[in-house]
Amino acid sequence: MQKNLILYNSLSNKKEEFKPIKDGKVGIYVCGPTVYSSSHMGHARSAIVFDVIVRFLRIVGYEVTYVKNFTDIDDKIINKASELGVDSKDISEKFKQEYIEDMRNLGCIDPDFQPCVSDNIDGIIDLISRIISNGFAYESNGDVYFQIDKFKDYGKLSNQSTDSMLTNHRIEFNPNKNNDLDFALWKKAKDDEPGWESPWGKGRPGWHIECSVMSCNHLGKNFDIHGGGRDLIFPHHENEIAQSESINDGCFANYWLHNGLININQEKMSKSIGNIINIRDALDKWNFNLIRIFFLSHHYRTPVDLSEEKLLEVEKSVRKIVKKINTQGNNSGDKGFRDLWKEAMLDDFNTAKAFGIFFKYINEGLINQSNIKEIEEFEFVMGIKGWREIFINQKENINEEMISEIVIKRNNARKDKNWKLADELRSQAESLGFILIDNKDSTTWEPIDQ
RNA sequence: GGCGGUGUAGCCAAGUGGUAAGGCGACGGUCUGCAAAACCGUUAUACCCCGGUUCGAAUCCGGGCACCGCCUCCA
Repeated sequence: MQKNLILYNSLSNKKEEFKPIKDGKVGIYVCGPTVYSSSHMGHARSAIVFDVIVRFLRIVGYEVTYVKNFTDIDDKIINKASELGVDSKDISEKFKQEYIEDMRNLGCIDPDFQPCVSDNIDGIIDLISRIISNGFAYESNGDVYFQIDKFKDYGKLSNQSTDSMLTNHRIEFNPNKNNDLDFALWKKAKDDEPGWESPWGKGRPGWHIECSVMSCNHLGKNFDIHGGGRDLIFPHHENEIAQSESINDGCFANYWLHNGLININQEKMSKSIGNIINIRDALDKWNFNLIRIFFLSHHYRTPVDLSEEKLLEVEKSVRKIVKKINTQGNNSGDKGFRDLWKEAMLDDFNTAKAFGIFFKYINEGLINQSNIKEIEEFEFVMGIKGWREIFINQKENINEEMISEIVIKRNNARKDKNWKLADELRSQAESLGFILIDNKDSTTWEPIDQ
């Protein structure tokens, strides 16, 4: 069946056939977090999406190098540190470790490389120097700016013309800049700020430059896929392109993939609204498999509305499907499943369609324990693990003696056809948090779903 | 204002030229003393609106409308 991989390239705004630079190999760079606070569900979605993309690329035979950076030097980190009166390194280190843990708890495979800005200062200084000597940047009062009017392709990713950008009133006037749209490659450090010595004095890298350096370090100056959230298209990715291509003869990443953002109860998730959901809080409440299935039931490019209700829906449908897989017999397996879901994935990583196919095949009894290998392959790509056992072993913390007492009493009442008492005992059980199930010749019980 | 995206059943969501996947919910039935679960069945002549192309369009083209995002830090 092996069809070609098609993906939507933000650079052309079209679906394109994927052609790797080197046969059988894929280099992918995904923008990681700025580590100044706990990571949230937006990070989770992006991480899960690219995790599945990498897993899928591997399973169809590509040798993938997956790089995700940490931006551990940034104004927000510095501000947070000074607010708390601690070293900015303490902040970045703490949240970096948290992020790594969160990602693992979400079932994401570690990227092959997770470089930090602070380990790449020399490379950054070197790159900036080369951009300056190529005539695309200038030093001004200890800052270094990229001169966007020197780069004729500026705006090609976000489809913005520089003229229209200049009419934007939100750009702040900065006397050090030649042009309001120029952006910082290097920022002069104030006395109390962390900084590194450079040809332009003590300072720190601007945002954007680190990704140009670190992607090139691990993947080369021209690599296959660059990913990140939609919100990074401008200015971050636009500026990365400008920096990198200004010294690399117009070559950088070939395909740009952007995942959609999330809303919470129909509202944008943002600090000002105060509706940010941290990954840790979500994981306290929901099994990571449910979170993954929720996100993967949507196409990665569309915005997603996250709510308690939606997660509950996922839980219900998963509960049913799990029961089916675990109880259904050994029907003859249907080999169509593997080809169908992979075909869906080959078309711009359509996980939503793949899950639709998965549910359908299970519901129709076409895959079950006898096709466990096929199920496991699907599970591996989607990164869902142990989800078939989520709903087992929930019987702890329940007083079994009390329950069997109620069951015995009720069964006696039923024998006497005392339905009123039997019903009372049933509601008594329910108020204690479990439900009685009358089978042919026995009564069992289960905890009531929360 | 510029750029991009989205608009498919009560809700969520696939579907980019061949006659509407899947999930949740709802309804009817089987089973049950009653339930629960399970199973069977029903649930969009129809894809924001108006034109056009085509034998044929949710899918392509033109024109509207609505919502959202980005354009300042953001996954």
